[in-house]
Amino acid sequence: MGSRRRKSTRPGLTAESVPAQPVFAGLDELLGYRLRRAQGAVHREYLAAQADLDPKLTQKQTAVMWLVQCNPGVAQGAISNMLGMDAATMMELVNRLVARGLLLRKRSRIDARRRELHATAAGQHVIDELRGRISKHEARMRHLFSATELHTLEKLLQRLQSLESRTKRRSSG
Amino acid sequence: MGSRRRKSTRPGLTAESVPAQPVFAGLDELLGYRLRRAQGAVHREYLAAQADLDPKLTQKQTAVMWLVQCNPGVAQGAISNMLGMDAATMMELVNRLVARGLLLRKRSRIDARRRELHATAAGQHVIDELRGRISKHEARMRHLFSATELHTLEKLLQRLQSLESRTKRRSSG
DNA sequence: TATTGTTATACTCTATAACTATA
DNA sequence: TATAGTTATAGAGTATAACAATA
Repeated sequence: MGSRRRKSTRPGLTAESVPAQPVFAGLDELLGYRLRRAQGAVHREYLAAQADLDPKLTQKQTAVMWLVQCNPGVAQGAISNMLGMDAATMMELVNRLVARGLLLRKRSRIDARRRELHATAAGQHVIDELRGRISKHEARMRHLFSATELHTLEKLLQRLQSLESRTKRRSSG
Repeated sequence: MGSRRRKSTRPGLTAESVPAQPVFAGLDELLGYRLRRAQGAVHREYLAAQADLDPKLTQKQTAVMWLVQCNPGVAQGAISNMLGMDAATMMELVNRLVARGLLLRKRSRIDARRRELHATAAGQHVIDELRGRISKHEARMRHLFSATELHTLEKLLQRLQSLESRTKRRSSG
């Protein structure tokens, strides 16, 4: 970046040892690629923000815990609908959170097909602690943009998500 | 969507059978959440665009095949650097592509530590076929935006990705 | 000693199909 | 019959640590 020299001066590498400086050849101009890289970077930043916590949660696990805490007794299927997840994927995820003692699964007394989800005391504690981390994490991202840019970004991301809502089922969130 | 009625009229559900209409409670205002949902939607759209193809590739596998095709003999480590991937993750991914007969791994004659990656004939064919799908997939996304919005979106995604470049190593793409 | 790649291990996410229980 | 959840199975991405081969 910025050097005008033509001669290759990378340490340990002679000109003949490398076919050429590898190129992206347009890959980095694809929206899908850019989006994936951004998402990866943000997720890693999110995980790093919890480095010192013991029960760490991924973005997805956090979303589930968040929704259960705000909707105690919510049906498992309602969560997977809200988050656009497959029922089997949701099952796996909840199984892990139950195994870790963060969630409880109870049979509904009104409709026995349903499983109500509740956060355990430990689960409550985790999500409460996480809220602070999330605030700071969000702030770090938001500081990269002006208010106008932020508004635009949110609008555009929502529009990208709508790609899916067209061919598949409706899910507002 | 659009109904002004207050009475719950959802089929099969009485008012008492549901604690309340589940709410996002701010989750859907988080940038991290919006980004993840957008990325998931776009990736599913990408996979759907290959539904009729036999060797299907994920976004990540596509990125690797793309780079190898454009940089024949590129070192495995160079690819993982360009894509911001862990070496072990890259190893796994390449193993699968080799097993599927799409990539070849050859020891470099110049530096025996290196493994040069080459696309097989089958691999060439797959990525050639995929380019058309990618073009259409990209077009479907780009049609959601104006030229100005597109430019902004790309800029903002790149800025989000830079969150990572700060704490970790530099990777231009 | 530093670099490149490899293996083992562990956890997570995604999805399809077939299935059970209940309404 | 339709809905909610479950299980088995398969494939894929992520990362850490320990290690081998080579420079």
